[in-house]
Amino acid sequence: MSKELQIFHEFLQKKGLKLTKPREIILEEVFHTNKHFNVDELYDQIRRKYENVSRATVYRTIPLLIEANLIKNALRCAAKDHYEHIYGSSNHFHLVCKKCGKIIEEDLKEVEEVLQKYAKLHNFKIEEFNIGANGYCSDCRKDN
Amino acid sequence: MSKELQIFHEFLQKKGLKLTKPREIILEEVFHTNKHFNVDELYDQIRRKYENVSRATVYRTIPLLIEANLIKNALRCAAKDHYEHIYGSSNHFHLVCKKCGKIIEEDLKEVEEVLQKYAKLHNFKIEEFNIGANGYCSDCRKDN
DNA sequence: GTCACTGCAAAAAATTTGCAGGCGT
DNA sequence: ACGCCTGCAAATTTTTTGCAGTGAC
Repeated sequence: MSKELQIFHEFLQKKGLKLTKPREIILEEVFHTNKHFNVDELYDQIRRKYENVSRATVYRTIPLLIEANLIKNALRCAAKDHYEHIYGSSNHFHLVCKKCGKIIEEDLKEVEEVLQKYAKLHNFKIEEFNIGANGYCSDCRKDN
Repeated sequence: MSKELQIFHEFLQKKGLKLTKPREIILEEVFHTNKHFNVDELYDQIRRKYENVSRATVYRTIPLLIEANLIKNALRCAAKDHYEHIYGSSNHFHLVCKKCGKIIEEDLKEVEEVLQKYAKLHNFKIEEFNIGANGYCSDCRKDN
């Protein structure tokens, strides 16, 4: 029994839920790849090997895996459905206030250098990168 | 005429496209907020002020704004439809290969320190942050 | 045996497309 | 005037839900 399955099993038990075959299959496939995935891709991948896991079950299992802390929304997604306007030059990263939405821009250079340093270690060629943080700006911190 | 509108206008001209009223309205609303948005939110916001911009037009304008480099997919989105499994500890950032999907994990500490340094300058309290890069891993660079 | 879970199909929501007229250049 | 653009409504695609039978505990 893989470590992930163990974690999932425990999580389900704690919530009075059951470890079923479809859930096992889904978990296994999730951990079988290192790529980001969406429901469609995951479903296809499962369908290539097994017959009987429905899309609905995949949709229903994903929130459980998130709650169990086994998967999360992809970090560097091309967030298909969220956008932000580009603000001044692109050589900045953003500190976005969760309360008032204010965006503070700061210089990217130093952060980028660190990133590139690590990329170089792996002979990895960075084409794009994103850096950003959410939290509370000085004004909104007072209110919390 | 705002700077953004100017950029958009130029972009459209260069492509033989036209600056129409709906496109102007959409652009204006995009830059009217600092928050991330999705089509629905943008559409509602427009509808609160104007009568005649259809959802379809919003959907059709967004790719243009992206191509014009005026908006981009949100940095820190909760990518509603992309997931990744959680891999070892979370104190890593990822270098994701665009070709083979391989994920290289690297230590976050140094990057985080830089981020925190800038946050401190603004008395900003970071609650969450994401860092990641796409590009080509050493294996896949050979093929390009 | 109980109650959560499943697949299926239908429903709802989100996105894309075709079309006939309207409008920027 | 030309041809891109628009709104609308229909089509498609994506996600959620209801239900009756099935299976984990």
